[in-house]
Amino acid sequence: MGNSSLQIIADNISVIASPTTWIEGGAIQQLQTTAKLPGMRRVAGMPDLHPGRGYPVGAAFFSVDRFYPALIGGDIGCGMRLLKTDLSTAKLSLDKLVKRLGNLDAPLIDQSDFWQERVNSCQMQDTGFEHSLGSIGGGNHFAELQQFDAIFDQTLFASYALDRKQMMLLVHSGSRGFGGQILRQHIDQFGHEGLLAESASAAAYWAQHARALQYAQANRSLIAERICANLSSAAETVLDIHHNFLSEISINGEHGFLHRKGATPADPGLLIIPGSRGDYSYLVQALDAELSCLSLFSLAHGAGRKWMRSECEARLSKRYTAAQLSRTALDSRVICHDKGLIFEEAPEAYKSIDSVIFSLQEAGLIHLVAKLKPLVSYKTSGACCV
DNA sequence: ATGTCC
Repeated sequence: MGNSSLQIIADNISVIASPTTWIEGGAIQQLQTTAKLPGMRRVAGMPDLHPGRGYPVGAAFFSVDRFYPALIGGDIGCGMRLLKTDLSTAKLSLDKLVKRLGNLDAPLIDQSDFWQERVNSCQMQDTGFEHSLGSIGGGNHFAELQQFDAIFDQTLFASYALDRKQMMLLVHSGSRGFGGQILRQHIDQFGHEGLLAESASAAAYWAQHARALQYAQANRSLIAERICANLSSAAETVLDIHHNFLSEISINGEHGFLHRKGATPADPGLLIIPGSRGDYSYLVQALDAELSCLSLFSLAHGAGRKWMRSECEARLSKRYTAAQLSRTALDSRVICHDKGLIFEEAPEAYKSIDSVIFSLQEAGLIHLVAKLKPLVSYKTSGACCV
């Protein structure tokens, strides 16, 4: 009964992390600050917890009477989409794969009549952000081709119709500028006070939030379609799951609002928790644990940052050139022609995914299905250098 | 994170 991965910080603050998982003090501080917001009942840090802009990332927050759009952040609907391609990993050339991937940065809507029709079919004209649909964005967003490295539960693996030799595609993106605009307009009007659940402004936020979730999912879908077209591959979607979103929930008979910011919902079915570009990704199932109330029915959404973006280049540029960082310890390729970003997203800047997965496992929150290894991680072909 | 804040 692994409760050494359950840290009780206060009676309403818990963190799921083994003693060996790196949790920055500033993140705990942000968790404590957030726990004091009016109506806040419970906050839970995941093992990938790290400091964010004002509020922590890798956490879930349960409030009553009111909710806080700022806790969801600007990238409303950010999440993971995993697909199985029809490409075999048996005899693959990474060079060829990189070449075939091509450039995914330009607005998809401008690529051809076909793509314009595909983008239009998402019915996002009214958002004013149609031109961002089908491109990945910046920060920690990526698209990654992966291959299975280990299967932990053959029966479950087979039950999801997965094939050990099939190349997988993981897309991590969100609502881009559209969600950012929603948050910005909200903050301009209401600041950080949150919205009373019954108010008209709360209803307006719910409508915008729902639209941003649709946009984010459409974006991941188009990115995947674009990549598969470049690779001449068919693809089948295995999962598409948001990790930044608001939902209504009752906990211990009390109705309220569950904010997830970088927290994967511990729902039934297959889930993916990816490591950094130089690390593995884990396919897992959530376990229906007694602890679920303390973890707010959530899991980690990735490895979690260890270093601030602003310190990465200074810490790494003495050890590595940008060109060296375009290969990883797992022999995968990194397509990131943005010198700042290639340092910011270096594997060294992230926690070890094994420590995150171990924490969730020891807390009894997950069951492992399989492990994937990166082949090609795509960030951006644009910008400069390398 | 971001057609990247003034």
